[in-house]
Amino acid sequence: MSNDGLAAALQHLDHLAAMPSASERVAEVLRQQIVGGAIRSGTRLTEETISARIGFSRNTIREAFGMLVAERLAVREPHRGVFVATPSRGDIQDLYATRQLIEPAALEFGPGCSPEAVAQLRAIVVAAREGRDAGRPEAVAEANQRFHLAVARMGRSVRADQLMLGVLTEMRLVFHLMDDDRRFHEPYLERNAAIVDLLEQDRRPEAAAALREYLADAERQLVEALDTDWADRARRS
Amino acid sequence: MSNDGLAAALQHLDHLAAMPSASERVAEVLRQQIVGGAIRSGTRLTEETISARIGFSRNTIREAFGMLVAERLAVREPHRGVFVATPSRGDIQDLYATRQLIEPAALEFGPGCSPEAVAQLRAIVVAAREGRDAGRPEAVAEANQRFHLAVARMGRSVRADQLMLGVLTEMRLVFHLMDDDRRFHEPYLERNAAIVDLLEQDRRPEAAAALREYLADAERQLVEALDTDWADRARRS
DNA sequence: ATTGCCATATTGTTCCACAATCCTCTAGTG
DNA sequence: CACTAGAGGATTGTGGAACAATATGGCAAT
Repeated sequence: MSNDGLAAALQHLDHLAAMPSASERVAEVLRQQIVGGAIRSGTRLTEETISARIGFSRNTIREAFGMLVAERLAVREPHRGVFVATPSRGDIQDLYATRQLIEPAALEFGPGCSPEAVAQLRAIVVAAREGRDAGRPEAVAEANQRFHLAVARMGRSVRADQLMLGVLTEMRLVFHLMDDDRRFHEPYLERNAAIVDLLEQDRRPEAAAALREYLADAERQLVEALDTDWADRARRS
Repeated sequence: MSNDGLAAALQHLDHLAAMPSASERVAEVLRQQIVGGAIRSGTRLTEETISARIGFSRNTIREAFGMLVAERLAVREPHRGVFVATPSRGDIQDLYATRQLIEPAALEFGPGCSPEAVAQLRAIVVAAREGRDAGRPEAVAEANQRFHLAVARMGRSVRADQLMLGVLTEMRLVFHLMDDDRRFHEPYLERNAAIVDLLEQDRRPEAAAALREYLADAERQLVEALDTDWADRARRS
């Protein structure tokens, strides 16, 4: 207790040296494959197969599966296995209900809505525009995710942040369900910009209201797009 | 596809027959002991000890530990073990930041704020008053938890609900930190009642504002109480 | 087409082993 | 006396094998 400073410094080194456990590394690999689209929704993840493929024991794989299930990226069906989650319409509605609850509240009442935070939002919008003009829709999507995460962070609650991170990660799964997910975010770029405009004028309630409409429109468009996709798929089979 | 009704009914039976896995049962036992105060904050949970005590293998215990850690009821220190969480001041502030973000938003904008939902809140307040008048502060605390969970449910988001359930569970850990946690909730009972009054008059913005003040006061009182507790404990040692 | 049954595969769980890491205690050193 | 170094013991992290419980799919019988 004599010198907290040294302890803090060592803690820092600790953090640098912190090697994630095997199960966390396995979970991270699978996570990337899932949200990156390399493993499609509905795919069965067999313990032995994964174990053989990436060289960790079944025990470790099971632990990793547990994490993915806890994050809702996968679903466990008892005695059947774990499958990459396929978000249902209900899931999408719930995801947007969560966002409707948290994001506008963070905008309007979040204690972290500082000028620096607004400037960061502005920077993200600028980056998104560059991505759009450069013909890189992936950059636009990524910027959009960063934007909404930054909005949530204005609530200054790590627990809510974590929830929002999980929600936005699940959203990536949703986008992979669509036949054409590349240009989905483009129309919303300028609406993000409008929200930043309002924030720069300290009109937080209006910004929150704009975000609420934004989210409702996005949900509508997403559900409609997926309905036609689902109809197509049903017709094909 | 000929009869969804039957399928739904079978799904229901499935659910009734669903026996939780061993690790979930172990986690549930430990959860109850922790939030009930039988295992105090900071206690080390040794894999072998627990394994021997409740008769499941170390592997299963480890899985259960993972769940508790994911719920923040326990903390894992690599190569040292898992310990029952002891919420810090930062944790308390974060818990209340989360509540400030979600609960008032659910009150003001939640699509689940139906007359029935308000009536349920009213019933909870009545039950809390009975508990208070019967000299059962535990009943008051439990009703208070139910109240705020019901508020959150107005957001109609199972993901946010789950977060709030976790937050309220963590709050129980916080209360166990106090020397006197029995009568903490009593002063807030009538403020809950006032919020229900406003809701019954469809004055949702005012109800949300009242809840925001409520939460800020509760946080202040809690941090102060714990500060003196911490000071006492430091002085004693 | 539906039912009943059996073979097979996968999961859920246990048990054991062992390396890696942390804690404690002792002995030595200045 | 304070402090460092290191040995010893305990616990976790991970691997691997085994087995029971359960789901799947095919085949036969009605």
